[in-house]
Amino acid sequence: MELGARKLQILQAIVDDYIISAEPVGSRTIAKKYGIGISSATIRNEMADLEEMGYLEQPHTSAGRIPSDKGYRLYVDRLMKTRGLSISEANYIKDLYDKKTRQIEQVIFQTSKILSDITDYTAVILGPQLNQVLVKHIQLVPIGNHCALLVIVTNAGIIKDAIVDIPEGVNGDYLHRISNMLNDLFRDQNLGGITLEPMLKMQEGMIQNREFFNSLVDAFTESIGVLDTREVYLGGTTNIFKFPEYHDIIKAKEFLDLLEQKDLLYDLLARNDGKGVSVTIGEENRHQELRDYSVVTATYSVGGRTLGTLGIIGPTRMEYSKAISVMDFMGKTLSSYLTQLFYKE
Amino acid sequence: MELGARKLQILQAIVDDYIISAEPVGSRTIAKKYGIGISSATIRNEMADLEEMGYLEQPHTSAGRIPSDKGYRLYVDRLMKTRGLSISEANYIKDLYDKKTRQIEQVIFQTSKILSDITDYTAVILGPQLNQVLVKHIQLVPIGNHCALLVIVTNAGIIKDAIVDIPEGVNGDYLHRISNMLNDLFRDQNLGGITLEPMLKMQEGMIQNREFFNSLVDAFTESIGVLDTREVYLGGTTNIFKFPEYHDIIKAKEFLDLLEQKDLLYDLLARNDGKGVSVTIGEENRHQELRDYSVVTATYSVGGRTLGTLGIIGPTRMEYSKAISVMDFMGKTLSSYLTQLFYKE
DNA sequence: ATTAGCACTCGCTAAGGGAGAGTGCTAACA
DNA sequence: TGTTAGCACTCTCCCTTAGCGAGTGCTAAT
Repeated sequence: MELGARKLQILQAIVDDYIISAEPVGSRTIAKKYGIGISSATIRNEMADLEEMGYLEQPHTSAGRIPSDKGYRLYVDRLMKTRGLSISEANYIKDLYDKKTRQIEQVIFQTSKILSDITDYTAVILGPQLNQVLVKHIQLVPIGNHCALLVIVTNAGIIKDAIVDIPEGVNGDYLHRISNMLNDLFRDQNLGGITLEPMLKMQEGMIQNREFFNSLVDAFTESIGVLDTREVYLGGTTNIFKFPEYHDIIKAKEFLDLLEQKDLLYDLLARNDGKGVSVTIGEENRHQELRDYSVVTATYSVGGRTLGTLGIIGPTRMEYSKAISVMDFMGKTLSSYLTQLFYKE
Repeated sequence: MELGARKLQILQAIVDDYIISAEPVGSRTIAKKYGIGISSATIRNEMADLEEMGYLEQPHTSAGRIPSDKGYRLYVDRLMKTRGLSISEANYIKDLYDKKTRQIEQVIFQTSKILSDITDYTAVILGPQLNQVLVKHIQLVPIGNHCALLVIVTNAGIIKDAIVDIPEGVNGDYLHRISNMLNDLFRDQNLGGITLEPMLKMQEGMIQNREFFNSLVDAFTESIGVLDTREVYLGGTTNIFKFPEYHDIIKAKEFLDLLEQKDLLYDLLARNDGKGVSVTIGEENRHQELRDYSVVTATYSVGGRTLGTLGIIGPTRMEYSKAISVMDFMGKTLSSYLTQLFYKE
């Protein structure tokens, strides 16, 4: 069957209407509100065709139609009117970034808040990709009678720390020397490529303070491990309550449980290839748990290198046009903010 | 009116039953299940008395009774059978702590998970009290062409970092010198007592690199500010769905929104005076928003000094006995774990 | 003082019965 | 041949009604 211009027009009207109303759309509504100059009977015929072709669905016999995932896909790819951000929206975002936070974590956290505020969906952000990150400094800082903090600083502005036990007879100078050795071993190394071997070799050479070294190796391993785990930041987790289709307690709980599965979210976000905004609709999602939601992602980068991913999750009945504009804008804004932070001109 | 032994016995039975069933308790139920050897008619009379005295409430004329907040209070103070933790529960907790995490943040986060898992309520933990915390080390670590990371390490094992812009012509040696000056100024100072003054004085002395100093002062202020804000950790936020009285979407959303108000939670937790487990029931809460919930808190400490607070929030129909036992045990376990971490014997 | 008996209240649930929205089909029309 | 008006039909939603069950409070007997 042909997918003529009129059919497209009708599909567009249905999706537009359903996105706003969350109610099945009937032929009369289309005829009245979106006057295309044809009668509701004709529209009914076209709608039956569109359903047969898989673009529409009918919740029950005597209800209007709702778009199928395939319908949304067509809408996103060909029908949707792309709208840029309004000036006020763009200004709202820029104003918030003007607070000049200097802590990466804060910046990302704040971004998730902005995203969820503007879109009304739930924001999910994947923190900086750490296996492309270099160790810049390692130091043991004594903080109490018998313990020190192992501090590892990377060029992504991420720090991790762990507590190291210090036995009797180890003084500050000694810690300083060890710190220097660690620096010599690991500075400017890629985090992903770091192995424990040089450290174990160093440990062998040390006959005294074996206990201390064990503790140090543990702390080091743990820190590197944690650095390798990318953080997932969430914003607007309760936004889902704004949509009538999730007023059902079971569905709401399902969604909130979904957000607790960090590895799933990670997987979801890590899939963006860094080439612009990506939209995944309902069944298109790999994960069964996500088959009722749509996801829009974009990436952010520093100095041209992709570092992480922004995403929003909402019902398949999503305001794709707005979502895509916002994601595009936010990805670019965050990138330029971070770039500026790191390479101040 | 007298509050005789039999009335107490009946009140106890009602609270016990209601905590489990979440259904108003009738006189027949008491007579049957909690055979006290008196008839339901007598129990009805006693129940009417208890209601008049304010210990019970009746949702509607022909329903059973439910405990009032005053009733719960009496139950907690005088009636409840205190039960210690079961061996398996205690072992479960100990096993999890045996993983020996060396990162304070991780330890606290994990504690919140354990608390919410065991109790089925929502766990809220207030991070270490930082204004009693000393600065142990400050350093500027260069991490890129034109930026460095300002790293502040404290004896509580907390680190904060912020990015500092570096203008042309400032080299590593210079940063090193500045780091040393900062250390001389602030090392071993109490975080709460730190002012910017010495730093501004230092800034005055510097004629060159004014821009760099502005950036540094900003970063410093921001870091100290963030360090002063105590983190609130949450665990089991969706546990509330387990209780039938919160199957109502409005109430569920109300609760989840409550958890987003960090300052309220902070206030709630900061109120524990450090002398054991504290129970606040419904209306007893200062905050209007909390009047439908009960809160049980305990503190944790390192080397005898109280550092922070653990809490759980749940319906007033809470398993107080279990909750109190668990909180008591967790407070002590966390304290001893942290103490051991800091002062390894 | 306690208890059996009983009338009464109230919430819950299921059943019935429009009202309304929307469809699909048929027949007339341009 | 494509379009449209008309109409019977379907299905959901909501309101009302009725009956059931749990539980109470009162009264009178023990």
